[in-house]
Amino acid sequence: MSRYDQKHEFILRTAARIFAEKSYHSTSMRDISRATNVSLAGLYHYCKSKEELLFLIQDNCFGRVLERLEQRLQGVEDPITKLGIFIENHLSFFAANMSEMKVLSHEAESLGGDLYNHVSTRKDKYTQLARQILREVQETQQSQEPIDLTVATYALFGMMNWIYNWYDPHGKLKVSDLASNVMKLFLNGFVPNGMCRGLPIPAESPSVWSHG
Amino acid sequence: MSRYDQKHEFILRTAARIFAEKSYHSTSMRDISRATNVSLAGLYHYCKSKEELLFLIQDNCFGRVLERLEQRLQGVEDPITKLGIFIENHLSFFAANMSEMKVLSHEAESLGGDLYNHVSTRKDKYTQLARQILREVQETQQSQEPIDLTVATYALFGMMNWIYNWYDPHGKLKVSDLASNVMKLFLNGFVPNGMCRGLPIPAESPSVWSHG
DNA sequence: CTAAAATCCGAACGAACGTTCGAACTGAGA
DNA sequence: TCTCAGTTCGAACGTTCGTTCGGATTTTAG
Repeated sequence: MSRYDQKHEFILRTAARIFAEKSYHSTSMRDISRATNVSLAGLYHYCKSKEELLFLIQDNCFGRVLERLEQRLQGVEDPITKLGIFIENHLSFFAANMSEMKVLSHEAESLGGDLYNHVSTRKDKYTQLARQILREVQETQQSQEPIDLTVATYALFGMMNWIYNWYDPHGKLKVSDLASNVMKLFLNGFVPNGMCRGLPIPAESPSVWSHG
Repeated sequence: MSRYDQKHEFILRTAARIFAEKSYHSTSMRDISRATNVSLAGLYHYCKSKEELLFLIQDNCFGRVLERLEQRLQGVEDPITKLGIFIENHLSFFAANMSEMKVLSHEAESLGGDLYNHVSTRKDKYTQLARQILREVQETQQSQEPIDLTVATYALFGMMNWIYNWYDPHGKLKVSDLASNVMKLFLNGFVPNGMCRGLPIPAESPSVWSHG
């Protein structure tokens, strides 16, 4: 790998770290310059704009998750196994690349135009893949009141993508434990022995809540 | 309510809408001025800084969720019922105040200093309350391998707070359906009849993933 | 009507932003 | 040693940012 590519990667990694720390829009090119010890002008030898930095971080990151996932799913038929692989793949990559994945999750709307569309298309495919796996899982079961597939899909992503708000990869809870807990929780619920189906959801007048 | 307070509220609501649309840091006071038809200088008659706007949005919003929750939880003993109330309260408020709640969730780290600490303390209390309810739910059951309480708590918040990324309060899916689906999903899982407990979580070498 | 108080805003401030440019370095091949 | 492409950066550009200030306008109270 050339000297250029090495420095290019180093700048991307550093930028991802700072974007994750203080968000894209409040990070200045001067911040990145300071953290990399590359002069402000020098940065533009390695990228054509600040927005391209964000795009490259998101796109590289997504590409690696997807590539790895496809490898791991090859030849697997059982839907539950597929779901396990999907969850483990997502969470372990997230934990090992917290900054990049936080930037991918949290700065989803910070790109505009074609760059946004490019990442967004990839994200849609990823979402549809998850949804398809969940559909297959659901079809192997027969339930009288199945969970709405859209809710389930986004609830799963919510569970997984929220971890940048609390999870410490170097803490007590290992990634494998995190993944198995999320898998169990999603599949069988917090209280697996389904004793309590009558759910006490009170109806509520929206007028109490909304602004007007 | 005085003329001043009305306009003050109007500015807060408008600011929340724009913060939700294009994020706090890339919203300018000029954007808010344009959207409210209040001159740039005029805005500072109603707030002392842009940061105070963000704080007031977050703090008001949180205060209302908490106040309503405490009312609704009064006298309730059954842990499962408590959990149902908690989830419905959170989701219905979220759906009815999407902008404010998105700002509360997504701009959690955009405040600094005392303002951040103030909101953060409230958030911790809210989290601990959820955790306590989950602990009570868990204690009414006896499971050989209970779900980790921290994972469960943040997974629940992940499910619920992620909705600003996909849920349309005016779409087909009613809030009550959303809430009951989330409740069922969290309690009993995506596949309630617990047939598949042996989870195929493959171990993975971290070195494949991490940057170094 | 008058005066004081509340509300509003045009214009400008200094600071920070993303980006550019031309010149100065550096190291490898001839 | 000389050359030239690749790399680096100080300095500056034009723009936008949050905020302020003095005065104009409107509302309120006596």
